[in-house]
Amino acid sequence: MDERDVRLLKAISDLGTGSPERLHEETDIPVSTIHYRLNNLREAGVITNDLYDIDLDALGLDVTVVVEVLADYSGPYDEVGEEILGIEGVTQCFFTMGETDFVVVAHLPDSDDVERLIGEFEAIDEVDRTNSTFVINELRDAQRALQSYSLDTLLEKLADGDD
Amino acid sequence: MDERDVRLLKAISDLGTGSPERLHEETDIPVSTIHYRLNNLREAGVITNDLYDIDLDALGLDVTVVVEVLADYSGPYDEVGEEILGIEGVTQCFFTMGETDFVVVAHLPDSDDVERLIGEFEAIDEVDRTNSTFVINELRDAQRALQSYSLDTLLEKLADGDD
DNA sequence: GATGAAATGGGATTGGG
DNA sequence: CCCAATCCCATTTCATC
Repeated sequence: MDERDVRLLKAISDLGTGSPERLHEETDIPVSTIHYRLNNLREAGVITNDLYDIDLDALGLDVTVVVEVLADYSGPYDEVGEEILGIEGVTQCFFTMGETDFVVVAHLPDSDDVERLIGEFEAIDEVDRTNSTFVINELRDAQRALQSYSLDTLLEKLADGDD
Repeated sequence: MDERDVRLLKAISDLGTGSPERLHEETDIPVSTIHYRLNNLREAGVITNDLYDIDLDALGLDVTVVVEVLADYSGPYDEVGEEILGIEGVTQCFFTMGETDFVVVAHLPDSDDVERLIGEFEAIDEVDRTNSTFVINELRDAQRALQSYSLDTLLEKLADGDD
């Protein structure tokens, strides 16, 4: 895992494409080298399929934290939401009902980084309190959510015989 | 959104590929029809990019719930974990430290379905209690987590100048 | 190991029925 | 909606650095 690998994976995430040509445009890495690198990343288990799902564990973002955020906002919630989304490592953010205002999932490079994360949360004016939970094991990640449903259920719930 | 659309999206999720040919093998839908359908789904905003990220909201799985699960397990936690993963709609499952044992994120077709979900949780022997939170708005979903990081941070944290 | 050039073949894409 | 023709681009190979 060197600089070029990281650039490549970041470009895939940013562009939302796996096209070697487009990745070349973005990264200036020669097309044949992109092939070469991608093959290695596949063998290393970092990239898992045609859709370039990235295994964050294998990548090195192997610390996962769930953070409940309690905020006191006078304006619209999106403003606080925007600030939260600006924090590095925040991979998901839910605005929720009930006592907690936001539930956040973050993927971090190491446990030391949790400190930085929480610090950034608390630095937001509207944030009153946070409540962090370490994840011991991510039994299922969010990739391709439809897998959790049987075809029958999906058909029953989503198909309406018309487009 | 009819049966074929659903089959197609399910096949994409299951196979982890967007290749029209492989999707044809799986679904028996003619290759050119797959194109036709995929284009429509793109225009409808259900499919968003080359990597076939699916917008669950646009699809109709527009109810999101975060469930904390407290369990009392004598055996290994994976056994309870497996049972949880078997429940339809569970898109993420974290085994966590602290009071709560599992944090689950589920995407459901409607709010009525929450009842079914919670019921299935409580039907698991080892599950003592659940604590559900409705999501009002999913400010960021989990797709392509690297986007949340700047290139600089990723390079600093993950690149080690060597493969 | 990385990269450029060059060839190929497979499959994505499109237009017409 | 789908067949069949088209064409593009991903992929591979090989030589060179």
